[in-house]
Amino acid sequence: MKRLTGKDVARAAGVSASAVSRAFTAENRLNKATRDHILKVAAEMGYRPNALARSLIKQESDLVAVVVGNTDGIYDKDFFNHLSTALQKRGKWALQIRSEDQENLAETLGKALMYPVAAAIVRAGTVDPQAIENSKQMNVPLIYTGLGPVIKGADCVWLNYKSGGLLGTRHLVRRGCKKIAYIGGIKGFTADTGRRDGYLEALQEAGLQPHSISQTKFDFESGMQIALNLLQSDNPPDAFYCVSDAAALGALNAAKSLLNLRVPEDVAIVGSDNMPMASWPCFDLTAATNPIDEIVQNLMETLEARLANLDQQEMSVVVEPQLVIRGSA
Amino acid sequence: MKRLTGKDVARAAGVSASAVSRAFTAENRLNKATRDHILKVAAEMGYRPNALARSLIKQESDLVAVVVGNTDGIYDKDFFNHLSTALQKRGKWALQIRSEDQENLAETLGKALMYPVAAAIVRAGTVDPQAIENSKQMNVPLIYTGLGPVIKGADCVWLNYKSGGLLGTRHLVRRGCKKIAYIGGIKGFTADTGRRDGYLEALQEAGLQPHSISQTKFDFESGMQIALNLLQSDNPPDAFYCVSDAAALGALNAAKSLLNLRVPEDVAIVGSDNMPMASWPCFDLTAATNPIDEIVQNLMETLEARLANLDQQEMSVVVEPQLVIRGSA
DNA sequence: ATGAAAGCGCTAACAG
DNA sequence: CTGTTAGCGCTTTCAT
Repeated sequence: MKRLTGKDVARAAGVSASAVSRAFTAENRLNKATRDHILKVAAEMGYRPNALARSLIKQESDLVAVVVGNTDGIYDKDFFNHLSTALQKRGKWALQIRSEDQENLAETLGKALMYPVAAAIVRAGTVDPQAIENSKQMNVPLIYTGLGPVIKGADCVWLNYKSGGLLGTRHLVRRGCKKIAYIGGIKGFTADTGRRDGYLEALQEAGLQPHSISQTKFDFESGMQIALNLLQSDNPPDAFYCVSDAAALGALNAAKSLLNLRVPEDVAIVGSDNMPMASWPCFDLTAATNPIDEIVQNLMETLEARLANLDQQEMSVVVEPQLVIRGSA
Repeated sequence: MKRLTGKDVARAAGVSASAVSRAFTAENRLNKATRDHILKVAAEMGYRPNALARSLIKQESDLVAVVVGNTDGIYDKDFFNHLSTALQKRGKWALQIRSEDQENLAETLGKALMYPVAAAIVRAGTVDPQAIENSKQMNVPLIYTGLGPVIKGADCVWLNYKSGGLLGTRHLVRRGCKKIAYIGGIKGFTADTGRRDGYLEALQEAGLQPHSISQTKFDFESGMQIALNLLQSDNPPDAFYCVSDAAALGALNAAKSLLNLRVPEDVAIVGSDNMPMASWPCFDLTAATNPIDEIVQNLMETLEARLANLDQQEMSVVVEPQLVIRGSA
């Protein structure tokens, strides 16, 4: 991995190494003529300062760890793409760190923290105190987002899940649904508990009993399977409120494609997330939003505020979902 | 960004800095007792060697640049997730680099190459010679994949696009379709030209004329719009061969949901990619595969071969698509 | 305005 | 087996 160094350029340009360095850093002034000359020579040689060495001496880094936890749905992929793009627009580079299962998350994050990242943005269903401890020790600010709860010791940007559950379920109640089933997510994930709380509260407001509460991995397949079972049971629901769009689309497929039911007449369906796909004509899904742009925007603001002042108090931003009403409910 | 150093640990453990270093590198032997002691102290303090400093001296890096070009469809998101995971399993870290438009790709890659990455994996529709030149200068091996053509000066892992076009179109011909339209991608992308070539050749074999050739951004919306226009025209096609699953699902929506046509009776539809979504009951899409696992596997093998021997000849792997027949054609 | 020299955190060669 | 020393590529005083 032989790589051109500043020294090589210095030699070629007939200047000192420090001159080359100064040519590449705005702060230190340099005679315009020499700077231009150095930059020209450097460009010809294809030289670029080594970000690692620079980082080492400046004690700062443009790297941001983006930690993908135990959540890998369609929504999440979209989310991380937006996040990477937003980081890059702000001069940061996203170092992707993935952990299949929750147990490994702290360990994986630990390994990744060998790189001197400016911060770590973590999206995971539950939060490992060890991970927080690790990054504390490394002085890496941690920002949690997405499925997790509000954390002591880390900044958070999260969705008001309960509000989504309330909005979605109240809408089904208003439609006149009486037997509303909850298709939930992974146990312990705030995205699940929050939305379920909203669901339960909305039912209570209306004096209704929950029809049933089930669990998925937030995904299409399990959403479809559960809906199929429930709809074929002795006491089928007349509506589903679903913890994710993916699960809702699964339920929609079970109802329309597999059982030839009419949606929303026979069974009404509300999802959560409002992914672009929700608006496709074949789905036309009513859903509570989980607005990626807004969340990413808040993450960027939180990140910048945190980097500007490492010692300030923990920040917590809550994004409010909205209900987008379409044909499915 | 004050961070614990090996020196701090050395002081605390009453040993030298090199002892600490040796404790963290398997190669250099160390008395088991001292090693254990050092590791214990380090763990208590939460110390981790700085990967940047290590990289600087070892002249090698665990970073791999993953360059996301002007392609951001559902398939691509999936692809990059698999790629990051595969890299991490092999002890590499994916540094995400995104470029909205093709023009910026070389420039963005250039900036990212300030980080001493072991290699760069690029997935883009077209290839900028400047990007190749840049990475050559930085001695960073470049591996192209996906939409691009086979490149001089870089390793490639790509799909046999033409074969996909042949398989898909021949299948429509066998079904008895006579007016087969091609819904294509972005002009100049090999994913488009290759599949179109296959489409044209299959038609020629059958003595048929192309019904029409149109362009999308490989996406759902433009696929839907184009299909809608064609199906409402004076001379509607009886089949679509589509450059991507996303475009095919758009066409499917236009036919079934918007125009109430029967698929495949009124119009048959074949996609390309075979994303998981293609098998959803509401779609049941016949598609030529673009097998992520196989491509990523080949990328990993190419990467490892390249890193093992930087000077060996360019490698090129071609993955063959298969036709998965479902209900849509 | 520019060069020389020190040092960021680490590892590898060299002593002992 | 372990400590001392040098140096990776860069930026930043401190001189000039």
